[in-house]
Amino acid sequence: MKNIKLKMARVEKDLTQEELADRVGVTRQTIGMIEAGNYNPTLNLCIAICKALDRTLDDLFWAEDQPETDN
Amino acid sequence: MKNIKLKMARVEKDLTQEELADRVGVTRQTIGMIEAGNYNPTLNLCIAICKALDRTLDDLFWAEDQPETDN
DNA sequence: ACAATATGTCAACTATATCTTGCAATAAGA
DNA sequence: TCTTATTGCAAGATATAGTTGACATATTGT
Repeated sequence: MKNIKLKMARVEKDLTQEELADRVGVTRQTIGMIEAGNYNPTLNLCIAICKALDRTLDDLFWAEDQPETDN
Repeated sequence: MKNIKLKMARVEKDLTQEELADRVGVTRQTIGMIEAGNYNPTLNLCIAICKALDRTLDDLFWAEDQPETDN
């Protein structure tokens, strides 16, 4: 499940994946995979992304139709 | 920083750490460390915990005074 | 005092998030 | 066409999330 909300929040801030990655302290690949959806980031990284994009966890990482309850 | 909101949501549901851990698919140690605050869980685990406790990410894992922007 | 339940903690292990490097593909501009 | 910027993807390495098992410490009930 691609994280389209994250991508939209990023482009709305006019940031590239690499710029966001720099601000958040990870590599652009990590951001890319989170947006692509085949990834399970840590909470601290999610929070850092939210703060970089002026959003909250629910804004970017919460979906009403959550996929599975796997850890 | 201890996650007191998580602990309160759990006891409000009358669940022990072990019961919550079972429902979420992790060990009780993992739940314990998240509540103790010296841990950085994955997003999927946070979501599973939220669903088990009928809360959202912002409810349990978002704080206005976020500690550090480390990943 | 005793037993059972719930939690904290520690060490060693396994699984996986994240990094590093590199290459390919696409789109936009000169 | 050529270049540059942006993104996708993949293999191997490292850091850390999560497991397992065990023991200690409350706490509560009998």
